[in-house]
Amino acid sequence: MTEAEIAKAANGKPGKETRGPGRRLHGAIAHKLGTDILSGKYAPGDILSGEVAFAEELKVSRSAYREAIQVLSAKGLVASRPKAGTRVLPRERWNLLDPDVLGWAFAGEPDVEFVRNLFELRAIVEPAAARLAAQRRDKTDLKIMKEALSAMRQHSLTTEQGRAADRDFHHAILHATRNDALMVLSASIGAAVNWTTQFKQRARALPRNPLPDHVRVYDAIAAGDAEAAAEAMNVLVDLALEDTRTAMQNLAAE
Amino acid sequence: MTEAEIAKAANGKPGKETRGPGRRLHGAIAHKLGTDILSGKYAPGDILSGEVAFAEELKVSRSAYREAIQVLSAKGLVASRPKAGTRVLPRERWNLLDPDVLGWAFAGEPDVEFVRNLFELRAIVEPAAARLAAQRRDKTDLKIMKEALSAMRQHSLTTEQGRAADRDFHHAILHATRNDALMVLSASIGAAVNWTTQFKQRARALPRNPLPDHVRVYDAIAAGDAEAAAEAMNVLVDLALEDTRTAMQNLAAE
DNA sequence: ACACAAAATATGTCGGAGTAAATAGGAGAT
DNA sequence: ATCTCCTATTTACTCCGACATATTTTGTGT
Repeated sequence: MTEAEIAKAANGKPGKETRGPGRRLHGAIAHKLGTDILSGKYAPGDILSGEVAFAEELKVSRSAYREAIQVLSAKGLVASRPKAGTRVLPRERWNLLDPDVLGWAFAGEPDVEFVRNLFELRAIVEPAAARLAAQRRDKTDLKIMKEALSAMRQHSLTTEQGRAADRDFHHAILHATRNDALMVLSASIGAAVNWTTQFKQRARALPRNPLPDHVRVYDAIAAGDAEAAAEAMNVLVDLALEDTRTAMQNLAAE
Repeated sequence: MTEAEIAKAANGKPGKETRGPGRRLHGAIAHKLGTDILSGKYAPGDILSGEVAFAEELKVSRSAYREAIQVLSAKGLVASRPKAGTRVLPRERWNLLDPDVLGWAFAGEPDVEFVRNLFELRAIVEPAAARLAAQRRDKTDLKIMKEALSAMRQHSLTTEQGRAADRDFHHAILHATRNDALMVLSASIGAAVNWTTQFKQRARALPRNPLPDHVRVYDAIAAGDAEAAAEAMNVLVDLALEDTRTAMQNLAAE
């Protein structure tokens, strides 16, 4: 996001975007700084220019700039101390699973290694979640999953609607675990899945039809077969990982 | 935290606490509001008093109050809109794995159900992490684990030093996975473990000596035996969960 | 070379004024 | 009486300028 766009966000920008961190001015600043940090423009240990200087550079008031810094600080990206300035924290302090931070990470060209890590997390969490979901799901959960599946049948994963249905399906599984701590991982996993499908598309490595795998997971959960659900999800995640790996190689070969 | 304490944070409070959200004024406000929200004093859907009114009530400026709200907003606890006010978001929007949010959750009497959920997440993540750690650890990782184990041998889990050593051990395992996404879960799991040991102590259900279980995990990781490491960690987590369950029952029986 | 004190500087806090946005309420038309 | 549109109010959002506070740096003295 350029400085001009930030200044524009201050005025009434009739852009079509309905939500996101770009609506309010301090949110736009946080978005810009967040993406700059995640993209490596500001590296850990770097010290940002002083409040007055940076705020003036961005053509915003010091108040708005400070509120943006508070947001970044709340997500562990930066820390400020009097006289010492505001410095970018080491990467291990970043709340990488924060939805906004993930969004900033995927705003630019995401680090391939980080995507691999997210997939590894997914491969750990989702089969276990499917196991719990098979034990705890109720009719409403199954209904939502069924609707998501039929939506996936209608729209391809190349469309935003299709990807949304995919996210809905996985979210429904996590919801069925009745575990808040697991559910918050939905955003992380959803982001990884969403980006990956777009990625594979760009790499012209159209993925195999993932629907049958999803149906197998659904059937096991609906039947209440915990082990079968975990195993089916395992297969699904492994295949997705494999597809992503080959897509990455294709893209690297260009 | 009372209003007086917030006002005190504005002046030079020579308190011994070296870090934490209580040092700066807006951090103290965020801490107060955060704990109040996590404790249920403000329920999801509730609308906070207006900026001017609430800031005056807390005897702080609107700037400081607003910066605190930005922090809470960044963690998904609240959302503000002109005319509508600032309202507490539904619980599923909260970033429950955020270190600060976890701290606020454990500041009061934590929800038993939430603790159970954190343990469930731990039971999923840690064995898998131990498996990866056994494959990827290097000498430095093993050295840190060994030091943490000897520290656990010296200090009991009833001391803060002992609990710190326990946290260090588990953190070292997650670090050895070389997976950023897994590492950020360290804070969550560490918080749960830390609180649980204190909890069991309060319930006068002194836990069995956890050291042998930890040693078994270490041996398997040092040997590079992935499956044995996962299995040993499985045992460790299961035993901890069992201890916690009985401790909770003891406390509920009072 | 070291210890302590003073100055410099950046963040932190404050109070007030004005702007923009969303809801509530009323005027008008159907 | 119901609905639509407009107006008005309320609230958060932004900006500004000033002062306070904390930390680093510099300087001074021993």
